[in-house]
Amino acid sequence: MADDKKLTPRAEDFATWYNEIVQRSELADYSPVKGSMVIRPWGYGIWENMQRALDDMFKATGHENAYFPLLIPMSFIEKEKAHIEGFAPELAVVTHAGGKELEEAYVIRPTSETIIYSMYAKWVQSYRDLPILINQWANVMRWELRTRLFLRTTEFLWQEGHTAHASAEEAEAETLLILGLYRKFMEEWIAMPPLTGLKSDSEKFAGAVRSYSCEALMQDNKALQAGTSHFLGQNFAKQFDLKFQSVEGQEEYAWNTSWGVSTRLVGGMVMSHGDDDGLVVPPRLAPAQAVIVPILSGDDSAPVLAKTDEVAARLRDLGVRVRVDARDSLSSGAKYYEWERKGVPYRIEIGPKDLAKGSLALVRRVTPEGEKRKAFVPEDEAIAGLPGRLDAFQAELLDAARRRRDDATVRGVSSVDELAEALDGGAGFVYTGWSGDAGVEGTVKERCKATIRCIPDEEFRSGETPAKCVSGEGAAVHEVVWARAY
RNA sequence: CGGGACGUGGCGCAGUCCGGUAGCGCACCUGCUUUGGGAGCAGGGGGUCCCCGGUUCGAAUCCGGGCGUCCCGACCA
Repeated sequence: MADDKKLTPRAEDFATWYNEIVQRSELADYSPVKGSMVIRPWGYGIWENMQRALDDMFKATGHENAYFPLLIPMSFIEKEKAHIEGFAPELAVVTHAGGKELEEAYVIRPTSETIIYSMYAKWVQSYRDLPILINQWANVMRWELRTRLFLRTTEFLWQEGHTAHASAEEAEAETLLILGLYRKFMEEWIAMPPLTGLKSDSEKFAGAVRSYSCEALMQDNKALQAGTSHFLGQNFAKQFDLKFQSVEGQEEYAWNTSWGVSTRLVGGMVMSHGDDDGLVVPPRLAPAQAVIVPILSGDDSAPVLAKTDEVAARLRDLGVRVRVDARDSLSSGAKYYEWERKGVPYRIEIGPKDLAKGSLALVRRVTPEGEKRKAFVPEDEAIAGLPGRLDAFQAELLDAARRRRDDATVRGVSSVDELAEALDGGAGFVYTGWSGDAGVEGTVKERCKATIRCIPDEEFRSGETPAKCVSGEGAAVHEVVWARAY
């Protein structure tokens, strides 16, 4: 008899564990469309909370939302040389519509730089029209050869910010502002502390001058590129004639940035915090932060249900997102397992014994070190204290993730042999010197299956910059971080 | 796109080698008893065996061709 109640443990097969958790915690399901998934209410609720937090951050820094078309004329995509080279293999193209073949094919957007900057060109005449700080929430499509739920799907949801500025300095500052904002969001909301830094030329966005990224480390010690912010220079402005007249009366091309995070973040959350019992959703992202399970006992369940509703209402007044699970078709134990698998941060049990004692049973999704799983807390204290407990849980998840990342980090590696050994030994992020030669990246990738995740920002660098390139040839120009990646 | 595995009620699987009325566990429905860590008993419903074609009196099973999913790789803002 197959025991399908337990998940495949992470240590046994991380990829299988991930697929099971996504489906069995009802985040998403496979759809009839190859490579595309259905995001179910529990997963979409998490995404909505992510959206809300990010959107607030964008608005607070002067950005506005707008919406541009799904379809982009093929000729637009072809204008920027590096851009088309980067995206051509993964484009889905609409060639027929209205029963006829189209004169010019449309591309289903893989990203919207081209159509957005073509519009900015219409809207900008003067430096007084700048900056333009627009974001859009949208779906995009990239025909990837191999897809994975949330991490790489043919169609995915994201936000893409596109800005235009009068100077390179201002655009660069915008790029870094957003990078920092992404980092803050990942830390404070997903409890997923990323490294930030600059992408090497071979890893940067097709069409960018410089790409910055947030790189998070998953529990299997593989890196996940969780967000990117690109300084586009004048590459797109020149192709789309995005010009303005400066204070001095000169005609100049605008400077652009673009930046995005996607539903991939949900996958990052899963692989940052999930355990062998299921998902663990950080309280700030959880569609339900607490679930109340009334313990029903035949005859007199009415007082228990009344107390359940009362406690739920009091918690909602405190701003806690509460769900009540009063289904009588399942035993309490079955409900516990279900909500644990879905990662609800706190469970509250209310039964006849609690009514008698005036207490509630609190169970945290992850029991703190050295504590009993169930805490019987006087009712008023339990209710008033729950927001604080949720905050503490959120903070502990971040601490644990940061510790895990730092424990898996190896610094001062000085040869490719040593790099391979570290990675084979289970290291996550490995720091070495790098000459800046793209050939070294190719060699290491072949040998170690790892890539340069980024040239880390100053605070992540080692105290002492390595003197030599990891290849053994040439001086190090940068310290870089290597990892096997998703 | 290369290598490997798989495709049988909603889910997990057996049956395939060796062709002969499609099975098991879970889930689901009804009733009763239950309910503080995956409830019990009784009764019941549900399957073009991924698709197309071939062989055969007869195909889940054999043969050919597709399609899909997963894993590894290549590719990948």
